[in-house]
Amino acid sequence: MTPFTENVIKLIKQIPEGRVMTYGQIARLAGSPRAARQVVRILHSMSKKYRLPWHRVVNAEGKIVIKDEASYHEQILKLEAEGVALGSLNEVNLETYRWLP
DNA sequence: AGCTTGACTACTC
DNA sequence: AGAGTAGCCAAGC
Repeated sequence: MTPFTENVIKLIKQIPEGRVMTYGQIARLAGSPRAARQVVRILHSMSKKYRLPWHRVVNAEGKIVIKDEASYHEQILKLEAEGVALGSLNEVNLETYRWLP
């Protein structure tokens, strides 16, 4: 476990309902601006143990780039359930929903 | 101990 | 504008 990992987990747990963050943003705040991919990996693997709101994390465009379709749709449903309006292409308006700590 | 792998990003064709 | 590519760094094997 690295400090970076802990920071990532902390940040993600702090995301309130109805808001989202980008992978890059989390990586930057966690101390490694270029570690977006690790954020993803950590988020995904740790969500099982720590129950992290992984669905509130999207890519830099506000879209969901996830590979697994099941999880992809699950994320969309959860976001909508929290009041996040998705575009016709299932994209989030970051100007509106991006959460700044 | 070393190599592969990404729920990404930014830059270039 | 859309597609290809290289860089990134920790986790998993």
